Amino acid sequence: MIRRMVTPVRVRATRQRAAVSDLLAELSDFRSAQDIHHLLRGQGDGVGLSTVYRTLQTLAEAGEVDTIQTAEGESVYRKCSGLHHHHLVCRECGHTVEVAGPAVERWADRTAVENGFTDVSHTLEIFGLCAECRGNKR
Amino acid sequence: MIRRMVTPVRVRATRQRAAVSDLLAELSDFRSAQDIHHLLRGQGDGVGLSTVYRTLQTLAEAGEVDTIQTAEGESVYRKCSGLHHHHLVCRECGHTVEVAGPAVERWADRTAVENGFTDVSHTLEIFGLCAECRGNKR
DNA sequence: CACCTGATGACGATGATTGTCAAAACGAAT
DNA sequence: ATTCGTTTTGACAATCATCGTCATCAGGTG
Repeated sequence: MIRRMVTPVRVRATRQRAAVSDLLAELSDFRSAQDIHHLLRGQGDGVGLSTVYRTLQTLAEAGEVDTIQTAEGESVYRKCSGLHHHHLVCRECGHTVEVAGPAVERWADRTAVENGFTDVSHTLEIFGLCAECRGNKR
Repeated sequence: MIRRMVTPVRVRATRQRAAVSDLLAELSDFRSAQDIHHLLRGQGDGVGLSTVYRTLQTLAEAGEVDTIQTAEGESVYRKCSGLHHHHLVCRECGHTVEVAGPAVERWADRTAVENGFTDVSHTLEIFGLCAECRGNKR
């Protein structure tokens, strides 16, 4: 028996993945998986919660989205530029600004190496109150 | 009727708090609340899990211990120096080194201010493989 | 069109963390 | 040492985000 030629499909394009990806493209702030699930449901594009989690995880692994954890330990996601960068996040409204700090990267790597560490990575996020939110509190 | 003079007690000294605090003093790595609970139980100082959580939370708020979250979202605690510093943590064994980066602090604050943010704070942790763990993998 | 396989989603399971509340322990004053 | 108001404790239930399961669905390719 002759076996069919197998061309493994890497990632399949589905309505659900497109919906999640499109929604992320419109948002500029970090959102939780549950947020995204509700937003999608709200706009009629029903997507299962499991699927939202899986999709976000896949996108994060592929480097398509960045993920950080809130102070409460909830994971939040955001579509970002592919370059290495960090985030300046408003504690109040979630407004996010990408920031780059080449000097910091170098410092982190150097510090790790000096202490005998290899395979170095780091997390750096800055939190604060954005100008708008401060205004609203006046 | 004359009311007793009330001298509000701030924090009460208990066997449980001492046990958690003493254990943390002996450890040099970040440990989860559940870890600590098991360790205490193992050495005979039974302390309820709820109490361990509450105590760690209290200590963290008081600045007595530092807390960070693992990649899996679990909170881990460690007794640290009071000074502001960051951590270089081994992904494999949890071995931790305190590191200070005054330049990084300044950079973070400056960046935030330049973007109109106030009440700035930041998180910065470096992860890697320590020399010993790398040796074991050879 | 048919088939293979990855993808979906409803639902149950997990696991860390928090809430509840009666009972126990502190500590200040007696 | 005893009393008494308050704080703590701890067993247990309740939450809540996230993951696992698995029968069913649907891209994509031949």
